Amino acid sequence: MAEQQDATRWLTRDEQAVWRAYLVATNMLAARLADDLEAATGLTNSDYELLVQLSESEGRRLRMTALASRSLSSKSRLSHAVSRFEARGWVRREQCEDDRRGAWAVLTDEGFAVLEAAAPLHVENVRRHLFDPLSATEVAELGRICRTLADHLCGVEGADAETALRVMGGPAPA
Amino acid sequence: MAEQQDATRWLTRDEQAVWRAYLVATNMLAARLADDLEAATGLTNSDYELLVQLSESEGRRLRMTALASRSLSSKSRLSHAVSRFEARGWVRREQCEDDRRGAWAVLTDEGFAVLEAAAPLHVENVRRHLFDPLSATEVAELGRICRTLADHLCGVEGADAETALRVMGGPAPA
DNA sequence: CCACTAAAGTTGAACTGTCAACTATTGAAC
DNA sequence: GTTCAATAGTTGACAGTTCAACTTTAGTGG
Repeated sequence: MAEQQDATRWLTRDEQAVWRAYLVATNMLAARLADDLEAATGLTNSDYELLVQLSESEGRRLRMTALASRSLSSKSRLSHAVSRFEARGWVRREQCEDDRRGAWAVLTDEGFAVLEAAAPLHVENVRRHLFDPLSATEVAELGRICRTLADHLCGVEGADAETALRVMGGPAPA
Repeated sequence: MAEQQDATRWLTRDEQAVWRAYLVATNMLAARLADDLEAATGLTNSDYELLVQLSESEGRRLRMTALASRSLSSKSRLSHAVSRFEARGWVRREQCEDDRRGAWAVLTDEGFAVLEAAAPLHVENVRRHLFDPLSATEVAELGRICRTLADHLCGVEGADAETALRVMGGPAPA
């Protein structure tokens, strides 16, 4: 007990360098993609993510809870976001027949068109800033590493494993 | 021009899988670290980052602009954040002598104590969720990949290269 | 059928970050 | 030395997120 304060497994010099590089790279990539997307289309990252999830779902619709978990979002956050989408005419809510507590978030044609217009640009940016700078080997390695990390995070106590697995095993791309 | 709409270099199936895994892993890791840190110490991720940058700087102080760029933050955001820190007694502002427009953000003893208490837990979590699940080879590979990506992002038109490089070459760990 | 717990979703308040406008000071041109 | 653009930093309004409280409906056990 007395040594507990020194039991911390501090990071080595190399580990610190990796951790810093990880933070810088992931933060800059996220910021860059978000800025470009927003500048070109007015969509935020999370807007885009929500529209993608809806567009890939059967009937371009999803229950609120399902959409929330697939987009790693809280119910509250989603509810507010869908309200904003409704105001812009991109999504409409529909009463769920089976479960009268439930609501569908339905992507409108207009919403789909917005996503369709944004997608090429966003994909191009992902390619340019993530895939182009890396060799095929590195891409494969990165994929393996990320899957390992995600699996580990899902398995850890406190994580919402069900949510995360649903995300991982989400619908196949169009 | 007519084919421009098809000139988009869409992602292959494998690339999509890597991209999804990347998003899930990075988002889950960030969320997990932020939640744990906040639950245990009441600090947000960006709170922690600011305190770390101050603690590692000479005299535990930094000019506002320098602190903003090292923490990948805007001046405005930083100004608000420092005001909140001041209210909690963790940081104080000091007038800069050389440049009377300028202000120092100075970490107080109380602020340093907060960071000192939080650091072991946070480092332990970084180790547990990032380093432990990976082999030494994978860690090295991840480091190389992140440095490549960060370098690339710094060199691209539109990026704030100066800011990012300063971050990369930031002060050596204590 | 009744009670009770859980789940689906919404809402409003508080908080954080962003944006544009603003003040004050510096450095440079002339 | 005056003018002017650039830099340092702050501020207030606004937008998105979180949190806790709430309503409504489902399921479950007696």
